[in-house]
Amino acid sequence: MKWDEIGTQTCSIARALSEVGDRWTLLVLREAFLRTRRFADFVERTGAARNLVADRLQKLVDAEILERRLYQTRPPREEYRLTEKGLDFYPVIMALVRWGDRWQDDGRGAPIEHVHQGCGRVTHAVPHCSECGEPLRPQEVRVRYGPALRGDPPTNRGDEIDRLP
Amino acid sequence: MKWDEIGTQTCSIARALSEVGDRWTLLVLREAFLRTRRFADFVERTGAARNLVADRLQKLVDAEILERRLYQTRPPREEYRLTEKGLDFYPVIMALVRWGDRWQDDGRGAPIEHVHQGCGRVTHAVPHCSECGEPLRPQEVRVRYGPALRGDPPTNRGDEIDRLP
DNA sequence: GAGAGTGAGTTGCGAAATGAAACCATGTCG
DNA sequence: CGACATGGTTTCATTTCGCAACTCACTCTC
Repeated sequence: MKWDEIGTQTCSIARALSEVGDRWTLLVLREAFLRTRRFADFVERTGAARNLVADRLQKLVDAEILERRLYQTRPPREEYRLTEKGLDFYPVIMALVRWGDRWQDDGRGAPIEHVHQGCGRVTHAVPHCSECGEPLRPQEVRVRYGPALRGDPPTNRGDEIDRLP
Repeated sequence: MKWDEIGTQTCSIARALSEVGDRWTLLVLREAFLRTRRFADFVERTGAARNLVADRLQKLVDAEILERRLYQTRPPREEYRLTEKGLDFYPVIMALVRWGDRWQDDGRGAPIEHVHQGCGRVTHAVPHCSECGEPLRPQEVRVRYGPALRGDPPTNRGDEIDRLP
């Protein structure tokens, strides 16, 4: 299967990845959340080649994750800003940061700290249940095939289907 | 910059992506969380080519995100299971699922539903502040350079540094 | 014990994507 | 006018992908 057919899988992750699942795309999005907005800054701070940055920015604009906005008229200059859809990607970024901080720490501590304005402390994101508000642990979540998949639930070989390690 | 130098960036996301930032790697991880454990199932359900699945599984094992475990001796068969590090990637997966469900819905509803055993309801993950427990909104989080970056904080061109759209 | 079957990969090769550097277009400033 | 600055394209050698075919170890059936 080619990558551009991935979005046709009946899977939320596959469809999400078809828009943002590219290596450089995710780095570009990281920068967007760090308030980077201009082409040259994206190039410099992601470390990607100019043509790739141009391509990825365009794709993100097409996907309505970023929007190009004029911020001065003389000379005309545009910047890339997160749309609502883009802003809503925040949980993924925060989750990645948290995982990187925990498991790829080089001993010097976190490169970036997030300060929650609400309580004033250095924070990281913890996933909570949208319904009861309790923290979500993978072992406490069971998977069920939803409306879009009823009828052809894929099955695994082997028997121990529904238990994580 | 080539992709395999990305992990040297002083950035949690870059380092995280150097291990899991590949398109297929993320789909393989999705399957791991859906309790897929065997080579043939990974191939079938991700839709990736066999050699790529073999390569990505090996890299995930090297990164100690999955481990290969013997589950029967005659014939010798091994399965891939999430390690603690792998399990800790759960928030990223849940965040991706949530984003995909919200923004790439094709009108048929979510392909997969997650049922929280704690409260019995269909849930999705909401990021909360690790310190005060309140939901985290990107606009309420300020970024600060941490221990590993003090001294050379990168700056953006333009002035409006610390505000999201 | 010959032959088929199964699971888990490896190999080979044409097509596509990437990385680096050079080039271009537009507009401002002195 | 010519020098900068910004924001890209173009070109082209190098990598990586995607697919099919092949291998290898083992078991099961006849």
